[in-house]
Amino acid sequence: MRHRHNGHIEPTMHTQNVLLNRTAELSPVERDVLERSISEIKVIPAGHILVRQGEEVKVSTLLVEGIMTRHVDTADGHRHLVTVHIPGDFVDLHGYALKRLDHDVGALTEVRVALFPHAAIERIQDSNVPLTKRLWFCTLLDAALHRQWIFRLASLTALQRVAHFICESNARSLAIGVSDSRRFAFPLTQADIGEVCSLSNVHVNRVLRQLREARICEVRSGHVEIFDLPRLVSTGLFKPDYLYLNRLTARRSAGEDWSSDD
Amino acid sequence: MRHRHNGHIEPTMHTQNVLLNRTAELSPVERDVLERSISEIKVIPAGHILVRQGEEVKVSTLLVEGIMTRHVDTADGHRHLVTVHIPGDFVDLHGYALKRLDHDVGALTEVRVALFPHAAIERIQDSNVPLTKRLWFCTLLDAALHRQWIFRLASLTALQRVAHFICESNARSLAIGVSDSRRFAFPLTQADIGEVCSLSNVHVNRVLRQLREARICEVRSGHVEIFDLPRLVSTGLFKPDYLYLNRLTARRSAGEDWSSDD
DNA sequence: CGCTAGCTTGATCTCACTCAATAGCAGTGG
DNA sequence: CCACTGCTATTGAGTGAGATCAAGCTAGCG
Repeated sequence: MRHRHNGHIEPTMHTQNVLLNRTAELSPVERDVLERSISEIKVIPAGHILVRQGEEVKVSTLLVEGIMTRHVDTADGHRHLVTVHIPGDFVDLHGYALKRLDHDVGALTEVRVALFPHAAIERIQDSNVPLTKRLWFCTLLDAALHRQWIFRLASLTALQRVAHFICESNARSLAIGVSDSRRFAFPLTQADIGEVCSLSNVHVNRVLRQLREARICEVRSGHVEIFDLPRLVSTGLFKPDYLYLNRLTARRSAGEDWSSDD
Repeated sequence: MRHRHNGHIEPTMHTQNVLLNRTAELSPVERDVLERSISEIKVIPAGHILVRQGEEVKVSTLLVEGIMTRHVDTADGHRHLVTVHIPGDFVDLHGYALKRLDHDVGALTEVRVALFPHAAIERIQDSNVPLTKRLWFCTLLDAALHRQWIFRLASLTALQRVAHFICESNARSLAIGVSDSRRFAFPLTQADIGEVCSLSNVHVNRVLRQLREARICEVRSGHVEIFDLPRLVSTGLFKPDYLYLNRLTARRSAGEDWSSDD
């Protein structure tokens, strides 16, 4: 299907440092409880759809390596992404309470995932209130992301949308230590970006050229190169607050120009 | 500010039949636990902003009567709605785990709300797993709504968006028994609809005219009149699945043309 | 070495926006 | 009672951001 530039992933047990993104906030005990709830580690090829809209789900998926997406299909065969997931994200934890999903879940690149049977999550909920609240929080982050995507589609121009999305991707990559705000992996095609920002691939191309020619950033062959973060942030009207990142870690370097009002 | 056509609301204790929308699914005991978690019932005038973006919140708000909205403010003074809430919605339950909100919460009409201190919700979480799961579910519904709003903005034309939004409003009103799929209260101005569907008020006007002239539906003076639900549903490409409504109650009449694949 | 997926650029078109003007209606005050 | 104000709805004319259509280019891969 898509041929991405990544070597083959081995299904090793090596999830410690990506559990729930903000590992620092988990106690060793909690991390252990989570680890023991994993029923299986799996490698899934790029392009594969893990869950179809409407299907009943009995396990939830933690993304360990690679990029996954969630998207809705339209009548005319088009689709639109509603989220892009990076390692550490609990991709479909909401399936635990919802039972069936209102969208598809797919692997954009080859991915490694850890599966959590809902029975195991149920056990956590029965026995561990703080960890449950932590999981709840994760699903709420998701909703916060969604809201910002609504804002992006509703209120920004094509250029702003793309800049905003790149800022978001950078900030999240930064939070899990795979960006330094100068360069990070970004294995999305221009068509993929179009499906995020609701733009034609042609127009995405033009916008990326604009960003490149303005020496703001460059998106090419699977990664983003940021030349001028402050201008990228201001172009995208990006305020990282909605990511609820730990202020001590990622916030400053993600959107440092935001002298917010608190 | 806005002058809406509604009599004055009295702050009486009368929340039983709107608790969490799907009262039928709550046991009497659960309903009682919830009732006892309410610290205060308040009436709030139309146009009032209850919570500002970034503010720390210590109570969550259940909407008992009226319409509330959640919206993000843009740099240039515009705003965009991310949700419209009807009675029975737990407007900012997510504030319990998030602590601060990434958006404003406001009263569109005069509203009556029941306030739940987070300490009380904490107590529920400590002691009542099924009810906690139920609350969790409510916040996930929210995210499902958001996803559909993303889809609407990304993939539908102006006419389709408005039709879709009207279908959604009808389906949700139906679920709480305030619509019969022919007529329901809808106290949004054309500008408000524009802030939901990301359209100018002028264009909303034209679209509503189209719907009226096609004898599909009429939106006027605070209510919607539906002439032809099947065509409204097909015009808006509306599939009610994402609302996770009880199939026995509201689904059939909300979007009856959907012979879904299960 | 040809195939296919992805990227690039130009030309044209269109949906929805902006600007502008008018009308209706509720409440307010002289 | 009517004039006045402010908000909402309506309709027309001109404009523009981004879509679509079309063609050519590049590079990895079998």
